[in-house]
Amino acid sequence: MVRPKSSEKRRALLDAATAAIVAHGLGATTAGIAQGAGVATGSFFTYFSSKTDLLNQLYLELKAEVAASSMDGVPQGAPLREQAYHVWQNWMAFAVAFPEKRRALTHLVLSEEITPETRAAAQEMAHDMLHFMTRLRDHGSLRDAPPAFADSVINALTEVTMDAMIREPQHAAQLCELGFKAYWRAIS
Amino acid sequence: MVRPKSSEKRRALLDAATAAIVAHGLGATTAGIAQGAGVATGSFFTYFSSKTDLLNQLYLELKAEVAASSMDGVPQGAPLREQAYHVWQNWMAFAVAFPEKRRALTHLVLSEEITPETRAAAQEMAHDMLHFMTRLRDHGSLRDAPPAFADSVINALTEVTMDAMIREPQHAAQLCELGFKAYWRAIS
Amino acid sequence: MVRPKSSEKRRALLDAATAAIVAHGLGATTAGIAQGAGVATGSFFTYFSSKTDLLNQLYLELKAEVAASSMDGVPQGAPLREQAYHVWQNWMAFAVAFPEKRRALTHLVLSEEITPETRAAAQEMAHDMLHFMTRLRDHGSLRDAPPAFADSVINALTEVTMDAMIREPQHAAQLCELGFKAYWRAIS
Amino acid sequence: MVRPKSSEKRRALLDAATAAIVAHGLGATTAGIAQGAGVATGSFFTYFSSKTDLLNQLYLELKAEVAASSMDGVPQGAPLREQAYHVWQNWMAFAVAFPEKRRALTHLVLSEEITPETRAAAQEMAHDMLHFMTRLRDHGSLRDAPPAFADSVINALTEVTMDAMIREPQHAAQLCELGFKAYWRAIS
DNA sequence: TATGAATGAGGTTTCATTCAT
DNA sequence: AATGAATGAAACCTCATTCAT
Repeated sequence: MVRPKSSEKRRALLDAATAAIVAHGLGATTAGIAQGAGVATGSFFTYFSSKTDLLNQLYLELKAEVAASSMDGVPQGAPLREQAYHVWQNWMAFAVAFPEKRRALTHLVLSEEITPETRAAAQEMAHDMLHFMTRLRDHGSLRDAPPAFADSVINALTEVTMDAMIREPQHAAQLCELGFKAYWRAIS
Repeated sequence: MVRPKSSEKRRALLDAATAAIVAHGLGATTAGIAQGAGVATGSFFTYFSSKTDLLNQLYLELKAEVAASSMDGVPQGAPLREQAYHVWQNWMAFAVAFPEKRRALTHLVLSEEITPETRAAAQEMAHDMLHFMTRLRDHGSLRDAPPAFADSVINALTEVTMDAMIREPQHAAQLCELGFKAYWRAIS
Repeated sequence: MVRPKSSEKRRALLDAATAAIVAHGLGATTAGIAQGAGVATGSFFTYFSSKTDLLNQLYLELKAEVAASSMDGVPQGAPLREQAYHVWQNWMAFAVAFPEKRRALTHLVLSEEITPETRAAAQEMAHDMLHFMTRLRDHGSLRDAPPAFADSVINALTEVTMDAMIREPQHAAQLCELGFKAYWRAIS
Repeated sequence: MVRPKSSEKRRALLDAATAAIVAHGLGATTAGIAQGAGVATGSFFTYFSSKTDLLNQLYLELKAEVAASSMDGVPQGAPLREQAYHVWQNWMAFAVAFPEKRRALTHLVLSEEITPETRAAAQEMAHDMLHFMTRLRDHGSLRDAPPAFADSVINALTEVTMDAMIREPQHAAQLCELGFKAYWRAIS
């Protein structure tokens, strides 16, 4: 009948929001985001009911994207270390390919505007990854640590390596390697 | 030297800002901070030239505080691992004693309002700690990694352990121990 | 004549506008009215050139409806009081049957959006009723009052009685009677 | 110490709001009202927490003012009709002196923004007037009518006469007289 | 110096109206 | 003709900063 709500514009808005958050933090303005997406200020609100809504949806999307890409092509039968290395490389590839998405997520994670419901939904979407993490944890010396602790150790080393790879792209390969080794030692 | 001996109100404002940032992120209002400090809104600006100024000074203060407390009473002659464990415990003690300060710092680190100059000055104030870190790094398998990478690995594991200890105070002692071991393995 | 035979949608929009004005005052939105009428937002503007236009047309319609129904079946030859009572009952019946229309009119009458032209046209449509009013007025003690004053005295008592009947339907008959008596005394 | 919240400005805002409502209905803008009062847009909100708040306070004020002025100097011992005429004249004097206040009230009364609490408070403030009304009602043929009906009959005739007096100031005295007579007949 | 009212730019959101389909 | 997404001008309200007292 008429122009349907173009998912292209939704995408553009989400992408523009990512860029705006990287540039201006969570203070990024709805007008700025709309402009970045090439739409009118009012159109922001035909795709998202409020700025908070956009923030929550973006958070969810980014989390889902990270989770999905991380489990891509993991060799199921292989030794655990090899599987872990594969996941690690997936993470690093994502980080290098979409540095902005990671930066934006860093802000979103800290925001009081992200609801507990959204956070829970994000957990849910990362189901496979979390399952893999559990196996990893149960295999090493963090076996007896509180699960959340082991998870965040893993996560922290990942983040740190990603940051370093983005900061010094010329050493990316070496950092990927070094990072994984430190990571494997830490959780072994 | 540097700061004029800060009046009581300056202190109150800095403390109130810490609390406000934890509660509302960097969107905390100057009026709210002033109220939290028990002073008039206008007085904020007799102690800080702008909100950005307050943010920068707070960042500097918190960084300095962390650095100073971390090197407190380190047994200079002892084996490196023992010294490292001492530093580790200092960190954990600080984190447990002042969880708000850490939370506030997390926000400040991400802010575009913190100038490069401020960040450089913070580095400067952490001189001793950085020197110790260098020794630590050069001793293990991160010897050949870019210095910034090693530092952030160390930092990340520290942060993660602090978080866990604050989240689950009943396991604080165990987590402190487990965290240090993972950390030591990672950088060895 | 005048209006082209109004389509079903025009009717629906007018009715939905009546309901929306009762619910939200003149701030009722065009989109809301369209939704209430079961048509698309854009369709509003194929039937009315603007919101102001709709408001004016609705005003005219409601005024006309009141006027028409009031003169329905008046016994021409009967004594004046009897005729007046008949009119009075017509009014009351209308008010009880369509309370929303009266409420909406209350808002419209006050609106700056209703043009003098529209108001004049409404007068015109109420020709018969006004004529009857004139006879009534000239018969009693308001004979020498400015015509507009007498009219509004009559109108005010009518309105007030309608309101009361709607507010307390269980006393409708008594109120209709009492109201008419007060009214007749006032203009006698 | 400092500039106290000047009640002069509050007054100016309330008065400007009255004028703005007469001119533009309840759609009058906060910026417009502020400008009319000669203050900055932001200052509106140091005196009223929201537009709705202003509307409610204005409603209350105007109602109180009407009520107070109406009972001014009523000859307590005199015959009821004489007392009633005195009240009547007070009303008319108020209406002629402050036509804008009446017009604004007409809008406010219809607004969905005026809370039941505010309406109740207004009733409370009009205590003396309501008591007098009760006596009046109990004296005539509306004795057995629902109280709200009698009140609104009285109110309606008052309003109508006020309107006429404002519309045709040259006949003010005659209209005041005629109106009272119609009124007295209606409630007798 | 301390106070808090005053200021007005700017942020989020609404909504009458237009226009692509 | 019908649809509803697109538009952008306001509207309401917030807040860093200034300034009268």
